Amino acid sequence: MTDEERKFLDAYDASAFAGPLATVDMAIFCIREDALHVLLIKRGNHPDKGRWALPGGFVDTSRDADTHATALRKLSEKTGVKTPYLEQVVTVGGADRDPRGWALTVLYFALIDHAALSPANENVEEAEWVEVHEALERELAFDHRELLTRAARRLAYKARYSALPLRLLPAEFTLVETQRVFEILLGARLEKKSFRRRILAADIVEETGQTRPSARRPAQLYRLTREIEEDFAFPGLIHTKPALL
Amino acid sequence: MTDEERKFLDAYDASAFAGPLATVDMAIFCIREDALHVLLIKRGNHPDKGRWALPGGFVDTSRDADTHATALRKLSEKTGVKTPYLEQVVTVGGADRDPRGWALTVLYFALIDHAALSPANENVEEAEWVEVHEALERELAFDHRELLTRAARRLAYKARYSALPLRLLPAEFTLVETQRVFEILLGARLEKKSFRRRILAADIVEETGQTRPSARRPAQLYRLTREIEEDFAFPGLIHTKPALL
DNA sequence: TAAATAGTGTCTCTCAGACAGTATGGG
DNA sequence: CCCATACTGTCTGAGAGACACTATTTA
Repeated sequence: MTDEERKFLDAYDASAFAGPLATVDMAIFCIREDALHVLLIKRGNHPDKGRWALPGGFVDTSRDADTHATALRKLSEKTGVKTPYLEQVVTVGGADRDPRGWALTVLYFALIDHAALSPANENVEEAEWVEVHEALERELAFDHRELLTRAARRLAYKARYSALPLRLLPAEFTLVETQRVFEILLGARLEKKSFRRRILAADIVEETGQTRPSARRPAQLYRLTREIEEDFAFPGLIHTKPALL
Repeated sequence: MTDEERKFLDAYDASAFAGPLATVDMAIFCIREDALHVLLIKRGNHPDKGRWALPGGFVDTSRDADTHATALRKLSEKTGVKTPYLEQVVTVGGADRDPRGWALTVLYFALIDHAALSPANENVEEAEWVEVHEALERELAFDHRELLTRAARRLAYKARYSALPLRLLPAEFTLVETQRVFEILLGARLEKKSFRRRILAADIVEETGQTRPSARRPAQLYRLTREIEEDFAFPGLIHTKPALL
């Protein structure tokens, strides 16, 4: 760094500019009761006090190293889950979306295994797992209906060609359960043989050797053989347009 | 709005919070000289004065209705192009990416037809179209190398399953030219028959009836039959992993 | 008519969909 | 042994890759 540059930076006052409000919002998804659910929080403060909203909050420039850290912090506060799948969806910024001023929010979605929820789940705030279609019919705070739509659409879209939905399952799962998760996300029935061929050919799961006890024939349990990354795509598409949204 | 809420908003001072700096950066792509090029600007101010950078700037909360408007404004300033294809790539925010403070940038990429550039192209600032691989070898300002990588990767990825690269072509184009654009983005040769079958089956182009004059057999000109949207995907993938990045 | 590029016919191989069949448990 | 669910065998059709072939222009 040159002296000239140092002098410039010393004289620079970042707070002199009226920048936008910067927040992170999260669509935290899990599967319960054979349906996709999202976590909603009842707002305790103005504006939109009393409305249901996606969990989120201001970027704390003194605590958060980056926006990903903000999202992880929010998620941990609300659910106790530390290692979810976390993916940035979109950033929405504009003058009209928050009465406090020009507001910019970075939207993430998180996928968690419902069973992994810690007791910290039941917070001081009123929180509720809501089936996604029902959530979209509520009068959500700000533009959160649009945000939730974007997040759910992204997730549904990815179910067509990626292994992402596996992150909604517990560490050990059966292929029938896996198929059901994909069907929920896609809003369509899938053909069993094709589904199993595809997922086994993708070489991302392996048998544990254990079976899930059942009143009928017990199903083989599988586990992941590697982490599912954001860009992991299967060969082949499921030729179903997601019905969701 | 309730009286209570109005009172809350009147008392609210958005500038009381030290929020992050909010900027928009753009990777503006076009095809020239049989290669993908990106527009770089030489920074005239500190920090990183003199370094090449992606065009961008602060969100102006008094002028820009939303981030999309910021991006369009920047694009118009730099290239004179008003109706590009514009897509948000990612938002990167963190404490260490800008010496002025915690900085958050929304990254967009734009696709333009090189021929559509207005004379306003040659601005007061020093600007240059740089071949993408060469740009990635330069010492770019801030974390712009990472940003450019993200934008180029997104574009290359989409070339596998979407019609997006058509937005790099002029209003009338031949199928051979189209194929070449895909090949540049994918970094691989494509099989002519398969490519033509796919793009014709997608029902997004139609013959104009004109041909492109040539010293050899003239090629049929085509035009788009509809706008290419962000989520428009073909049936079938090109089973080539993009070599680019 | 040669050269060069535009564009086509057609075989093959892969893989998703369909669906009937087999396997394995509990009552 | 019956039922329900897990899982497999195998046919078929659609579509991508390969590549040789034809078409159309100028020099």
